[in-house]
This record gives sequence, structure tokens and C-alpha cells, in this order.
Amino acid sequence: MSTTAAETDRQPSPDTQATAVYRRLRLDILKGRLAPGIRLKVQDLSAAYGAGQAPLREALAQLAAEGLARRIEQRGFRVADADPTEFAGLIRTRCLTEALALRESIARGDAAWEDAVAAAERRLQRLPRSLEAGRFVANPAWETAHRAFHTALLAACDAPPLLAFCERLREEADRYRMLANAIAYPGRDVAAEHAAIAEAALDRDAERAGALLAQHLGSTGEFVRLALERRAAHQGQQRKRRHAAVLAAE
Amino acid sequence: MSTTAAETDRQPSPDTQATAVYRRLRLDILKGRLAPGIRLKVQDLSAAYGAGQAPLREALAQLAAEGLARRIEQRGFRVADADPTEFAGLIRTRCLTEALALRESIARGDAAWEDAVAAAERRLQRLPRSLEAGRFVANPAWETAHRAFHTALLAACDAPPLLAFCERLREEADRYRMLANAIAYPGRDVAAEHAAIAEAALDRDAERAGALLAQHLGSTGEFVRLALERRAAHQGQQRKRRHAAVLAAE
DNA sequence: CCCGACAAAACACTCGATAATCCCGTTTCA
DNA sequence: TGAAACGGGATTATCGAGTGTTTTGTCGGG
Repeated sequence: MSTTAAETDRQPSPDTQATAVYRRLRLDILKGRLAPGIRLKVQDLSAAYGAGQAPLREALAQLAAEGLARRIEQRGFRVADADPTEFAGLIRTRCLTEALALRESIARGDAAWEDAVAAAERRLQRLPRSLEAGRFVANPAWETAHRAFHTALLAACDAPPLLAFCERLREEADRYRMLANAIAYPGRDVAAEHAAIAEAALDRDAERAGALLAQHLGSTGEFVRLALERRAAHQGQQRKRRHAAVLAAE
Repeated sequence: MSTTAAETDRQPSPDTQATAVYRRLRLDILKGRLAPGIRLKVQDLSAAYGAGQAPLREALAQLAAEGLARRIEQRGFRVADADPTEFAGLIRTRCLTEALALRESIARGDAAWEDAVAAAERRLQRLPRSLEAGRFVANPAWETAHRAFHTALLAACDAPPLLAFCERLREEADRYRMLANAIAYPGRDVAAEHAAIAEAALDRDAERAGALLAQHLGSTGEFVRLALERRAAHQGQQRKRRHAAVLAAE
């Protein structure tokens, strides 16, 4: 080993509390463990995550900048809410942007890119969407492979900020999808859609691939939108019941 | 006045120190008053902006999330540096993304959008690019009108996150442009380019407008790139001189 | 029964100080 | 001569207490 201690240590400074709690919060929001719209009280979180308030505020400021949380001046932070209108804009943007990145990727991708796409597609096909047959139970391996497949498709577009943007949109959309999957189950053949996109991409048919990808994202979006509507109705009922209970208790 | 105090107060809670210092820092970075790459020491900034360290760290965390600053674990924050490679990716992404948004805008824009574009273009044409004839002195009014023109072009694309993304890219690119303008002067006829874009947009020629816009952004990018090179050479010389001075002083 | 003023509690935000870590010039050893 | 250990000084990261704002709950009047 010719690397000195100074060189190896450069990168992995022990994670600071602020970033550690940032990562955990981020995941808890994306996975839906922290429901949309709820208050993020600094003291509570501080107790829950075992970190001081200063690091927590730092993490929250970061999340707010990313759009995963909302800051309200003098009134603290809340989890970004799951608004159908915002979601529609999100999906529309994804369709446009990912299709654009895919077209560019097809125009510029080399043989290595083709191989990566084909490999990612094969890996994805092997995995079951849900861990159980009857109802939906998220399969972490599938989620990972799914992410990898979509990333591989766009990887050759040679515009890092565009890629980063697509990834952020995907995470945000995935948050909605998580919420939706808690109450509904996608009936369509997602695997076939992925296969069709991969085929078009490898055929270098940019227009067809872009259109298919946009359609794929749109379908998922529509599915989530319906689930979201049901959720809203559900919550409305719950709120009514709770209100009734309060009245009854008096 | 029929509005109660409760209603009017809701929005404008007096700016918290954290956000106030965030805005100031942000501007100082974008305007180039804080040079790329320099360290952002919490204590110094705390003294300079007259705020505590906690709000400052919050602001810095936010800026880091936006990409205007870099956080290095256990080693504080630095201003994002002006790297030619990153800049190239930025420009490429802008060309792709703004052209996309413009095409969408043209496809969806109504009469009000047309009017807004035409008006913004006229306002821009009236203003001089530089306050002095011989050398470049930034004209705030022109900068504002320029921003407004480009925003008006994309306004009808009906994809809020896409618009927000374009705006962020523009700000980042403008930071580079500020640095470049400090040492060079654009020789081409920027006004004519704007006019051509507006004309194509109002003609509803999406392809031509998109191409012209991409070309416009690319030219500006090329200009900045050259200036950046000169800047690098300049800094190299300065560093050499400083080094020589140190040696001479011994 | 509803509405608005009022007081108390909860909470966000801020500050100053302390602990942990890094940086850099110096010394020590092979 | 060069590389590794070492310390003083600077800087980051963190904590706990204090201040001001918002929210909640209560009470009297419409």
C-alpha cells in the first residue's frame, strides 16, 4: 500500500451528527414513515433521533431546500404535503425531462451503455414486484433494481445536472408511490413496459423510447393519483369520525 | 378594512435571522462578492453579518443543498468553485432543458403569453446592456429585464418544477457570467439574438425557437468559458508572483 | 351556543460557551 | 534527507440555557 494515512482519511471523516440525522430524516420522509404535512417539532425529533437541536435544524433547513420539507417562518418545519396538483406538475415534468434525457442518452450512448441497460433490464425482470402474491409488499431488491434500470437508461446523456434533477424528481415521485402502494395495487404489466422501453432504447429509436418512457411514467402517475384520491376520501372520513368521537366524549 | 389582524399577520412573520442571512449569503455568492472556492468560516461570517453561529450554519446547510456552497465533513463550508468542466455540463443542461421548456411553452401558450413575451422583449430592447460605452458596467435594469424575458418565454410550459429547475440553472450560470464580465466583454449582438428568439416563439415555430435559444445559451457559455480560461491563467500568474514574493522575503 | 379577549403553556429561534477535530510548523527518528 | 510523530492554535460541531413568538385552553359577554 503506497497510500499514506492522510490520503485514505481524506474522504471518510466520521459522519457529523447533522448529516447523519439528515439522512435518516430524509429516508423517513421518502419511505412515508413521516406522513405528509405533519409537524416536525425540533424537540421531539431531537429526542427521537438522539441528537441536539442545532444539528436537527441544520438537517431540516437542508430538507426544506430540497423540497422534502416546508419551513414556515417562526412556526417550524412540516413534511412536504402530498398535494394532487403538485403531483400532477411533478409527473408532467418527469415525462418531459426523462424523455429528453433518454433521447440524449440514446444519441450519445456507446456499447458499454447498451450493455449496462441490457444488464439492468435482465436483473429487473428476474425479481418479483411484490414479496407476496395476493397483496403488495414492497420488495427492496426490486426497488433497487428498478432505480438502477432507470438510471442506466439516462446515464449516457452527458449532462450531470440534468441527471441529478431526474433523480430528485424520481425520489419525490417515489414518495407518492409509497403512499399509494399502502392502499392500492398496480394492475398493469409493469415488467412488459420496462422491456419495451429497453428494446426501443437498444434499437436506438429515440422517439419511440422517449414516448414509451413518458407513457410509463404517466401510467404510474395516474395510478398514484387515483390512490391519492382514495386516500383523501379515507382521511376525510377519519377526520369526521374523530370529530364525532370528540363530541361524544363531552 | 375588513381583514382582521390575525389574517394579515399570517404570512409576513418577521424574517428569521436564519433566512435573512441565507438571502444575503446567497446574493453575495451569486454576485461574485464571495469568490469561488474560498472558505466560509462560521465565526467570520457571524461577525460580518451580525448573526449568531446557529442561524449561519442553517443558512450554509441550505446553500449547500442548492449547490451554491460545498460542505466538507468536519471541515466546514466553501463557496462552490467555478470549475470549467462543471460549467460545461451546466451549459449543456441549460440548452437541453430551456429548449424543451420553450417548445412546451409554445405548444401551450395562449394570447396572454404572447403578449407577455412581446412586452418583455420590447422592454429589454430599450435598455442598454452596459452602463458605460467603452467598458462593461453591469446595468441592473437590463439584468432584471433579461431575467424577465427568459422567464416569460418559458412561463406557459405548465410544469412548475421544470421552471424552477431552469431558474436555478440560470442563476448558477449567471454567477459564472458575473465572474466573466469582470474581465471580458461580449462582442456579439445579444439584442438581435433575443429578438430572433422572440420572433420565432411568436411565430409558434417551436423547433426554430428552441434551436435559437439553445444557440443563444451556448454562445454565452462559450464566451464565459473563454473568460474563465483567461481568469485561470491570471490567477496562476498571481499565485506565482505571490510565491516569488514569499521566497524573496526570506 | 358562539365569539373574542386573555393567560398559560408549548414551541421556535437565538446566543455564548464547551468539546471534538483539523491544520500547520516543528521536532524526532530512521 | 525524508517520513512519521507531535503540539499549539484555529475552526468546526455540539450542547444547554435564555428570549420571543405562536398555539392552546379558559373565561366572560354577545
